[in-house]
Amino acid sequence: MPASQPQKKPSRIQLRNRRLILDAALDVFSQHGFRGATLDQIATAAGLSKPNVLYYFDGKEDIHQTLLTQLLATWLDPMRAMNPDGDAKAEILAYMRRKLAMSRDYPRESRLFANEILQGAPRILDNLNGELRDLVDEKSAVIQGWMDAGQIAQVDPRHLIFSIWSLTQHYADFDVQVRAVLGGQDPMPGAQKFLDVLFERLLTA
Amino acid sequence: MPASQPQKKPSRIQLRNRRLILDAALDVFSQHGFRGATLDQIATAAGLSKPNVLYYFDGKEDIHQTLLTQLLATWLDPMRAMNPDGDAKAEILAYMRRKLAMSRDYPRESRLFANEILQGAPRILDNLNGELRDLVDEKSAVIQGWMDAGQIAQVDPRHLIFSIWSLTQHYADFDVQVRAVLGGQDPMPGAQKFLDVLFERLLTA
DNA sequence: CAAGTTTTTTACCATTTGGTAAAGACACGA
DNA sequence: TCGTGTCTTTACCAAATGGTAAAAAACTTG
Repeated sequence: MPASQPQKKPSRIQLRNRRLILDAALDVFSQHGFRGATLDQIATAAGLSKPNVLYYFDGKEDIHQTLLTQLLATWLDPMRAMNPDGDAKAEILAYMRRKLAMSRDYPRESRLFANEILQGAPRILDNLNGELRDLVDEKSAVIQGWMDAGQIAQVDPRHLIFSIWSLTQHYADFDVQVRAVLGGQDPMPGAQKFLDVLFERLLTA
Repeated sequence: MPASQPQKKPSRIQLRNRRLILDAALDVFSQHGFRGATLDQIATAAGLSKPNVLYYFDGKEDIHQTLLTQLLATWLDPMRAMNPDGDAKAEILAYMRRKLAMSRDYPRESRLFANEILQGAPRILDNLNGELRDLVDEKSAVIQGWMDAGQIAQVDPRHLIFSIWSLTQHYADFDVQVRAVLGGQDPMPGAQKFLDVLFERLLTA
């Protein structure tokens, strides 16, 4: 009996169906939020029956938690990858580009996260107050060091980080609006160029 | 029989209760999205019984639509207020400041809007493709004019507008996260200063 | 204050939703 | 091929949810 019980070796079927379910759930949760999503929607999207979905997960909450945990495991990687010993401007620009690439390649994950935050982050508040805050503190110190060394212009490091988050995630979270304004054309090339210029100018002392 | 039927004069009670309901609904919808919100929640938050709420509105959809319509009526005002004959940098900075003030003073409205967009904007797509796009087109032309006249540095006007939206709304929509990172202190003073610097540098030729 | 109107409550109802029990179908190694 | 464990389906259920009908209460106005 699976359903998230730790087992020796997940079978091929288990692997496939758990992946199908999580993929379908990512669609549904990222579009409707936790409370707006239904198990029936997820099951249908996964091509399985509802009881069959519940054979693989302990419930709606379990599916959502699994997605969120998976996401949090990698969500901060682009920030962690900033190298304190690297060139300040290059490091920050590279971080921004990685975040923008994530918005392009994983928009559903971005929206899942956005939904969770919008709803007050009930399931990841500890994470925000712990891991996230610590990491931002650490990287803010690094950035402040770069500024004090005169490598880049002075700005509040934390708000600088907020600006990277908001500017890049906007292209995933507000995709419909962006495309409406641009008349359906691909926003990414323009976004890439614009954000390069923006941070270049912002950070040039 | 009220319930959104056009009438001569809404009574004092009607005025009060419709306002109570809309205020409560704004709380609930902005936190849970349309599908995640329940009439019971709204009724309880408004201090009324569920049937009583349905005496004043034709249903959940009606309440939501009313809120959205009210919001859209003023949402774009800060952008409309940009004066083509004014000083370019001052006009854009003022627009940004008005948007930031809206995030500070009306965070629930911002989140209601964010929820709607995140969910694919099912109820306001026409508005995005019509009114919004037209207005952005118009203002983009104005901004492009300013750039061509050498008043401000060259950037893509539409992405410039996106950047104003994302940077300011972030402080409303991602408030929990921002406060977690800042350790609970008020984000707005720092945000104000940071965004002033950012757009100053971005627009300086 | 009485008649008529507006507002609120009580008592429902049908549908949806998250979830369960148990029987069947299936896969696979001995 | 048989049996054992894995997977899927069928048939449910209780609670929640959006909504209604109609009576009761409250308010307004002549």
